[in-house]
Amino acid sequence: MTDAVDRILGQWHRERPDLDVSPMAIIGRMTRTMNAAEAQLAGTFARHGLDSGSFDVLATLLRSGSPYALNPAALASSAMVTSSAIAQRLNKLADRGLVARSKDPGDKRGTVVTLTAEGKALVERVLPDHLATERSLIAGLDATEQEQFIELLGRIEANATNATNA
Amino acid sequence: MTDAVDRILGQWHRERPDLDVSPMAIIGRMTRTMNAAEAQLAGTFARHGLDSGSFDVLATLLRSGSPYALNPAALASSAMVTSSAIAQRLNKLADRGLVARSKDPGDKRGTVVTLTAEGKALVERVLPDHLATERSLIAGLDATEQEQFIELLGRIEANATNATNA
DNA sequence: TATTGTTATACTCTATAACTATA
DNA sequence: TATAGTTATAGAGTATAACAATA
Repeated sequence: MTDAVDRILGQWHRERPDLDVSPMAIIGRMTRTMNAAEAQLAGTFARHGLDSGSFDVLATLLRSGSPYALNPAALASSAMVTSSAIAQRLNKLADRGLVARSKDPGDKRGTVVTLTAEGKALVERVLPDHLATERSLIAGLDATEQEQFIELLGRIEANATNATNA
Repeated sequence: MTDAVDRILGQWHRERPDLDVSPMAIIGRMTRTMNAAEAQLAGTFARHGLDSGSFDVLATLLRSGSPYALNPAALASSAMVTSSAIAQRLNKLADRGLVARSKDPGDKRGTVVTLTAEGKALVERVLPDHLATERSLIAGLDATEQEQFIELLGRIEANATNATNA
């Protein structure tokens, strides 16, 4: 069975038989799989009026536990984006009444971001749907295969993070 | 050994023991791995003055074989973006003299996009570096593991593409 | 002076829709 | 009328840098 990646590899093999393009088989399929998976996840968020960045902030607050309060720096670190990106996500969420900002009593430079009742209710509604979408994506793998997949993924991540080719 | 995803799962387990958040272990790590891998790939392109969209166009033309000529519709289909997105990628590449547009003699509505000598030389310079980066990413997997990984990836992609939860 | 956070600004990438030319 | 392609416009998301308030 051939797919689009196989056809691309075939083209390379014909044009550049001198090159070993086998790494493209993996990286190309990872890219395609992630794109398709992200589209599914985004669809779930959209059905609840959210995007993945907004959901990420709400979910980070929820899983931090009562009183569902974190500062922007913690949210930025968790999301691996700049504090500016978080500030603008928070603006959108605050406009919709899903989070509230208040002064940190301990350090008046600081801000405390809190999940409002409405924001908590929304993220609690989205969460089961989101998990169902994720579950449907990996439904083709049994428990052993999931372990295997995580293990192999971890080795790729290690190489991607160690920046051995930076 | 625990990583950021393990810590997130631990938070969910404490806050919402009623939910099975195990799918996050896979999807979360896939997302993180792809982000890190894409940063590596982007770094290689940037060292040659390119971004991934521009490289994709040049590489698609190169692997199509001599005379390295395709129309915008074929490029859009290969890249899975709109013809408008391709037109703007082509504007940038044409401004730099890496591709040239000409009228299709057979259908004067059509455009033929050709790799210039300069564009061909550039993509031929980038290609080995790009492959080296990809190879370094999967260096932790032997041939059998690479096959396994592709197989498991394929099952996820099938579920993501069949849109069973659209 | 250093730090926390926000905003002002700009950049990249993309899609939708309007438009041109040809079939 | 339909099709190929481009451009005009707008939107999303982000980062860099300037700024305000506090430590």
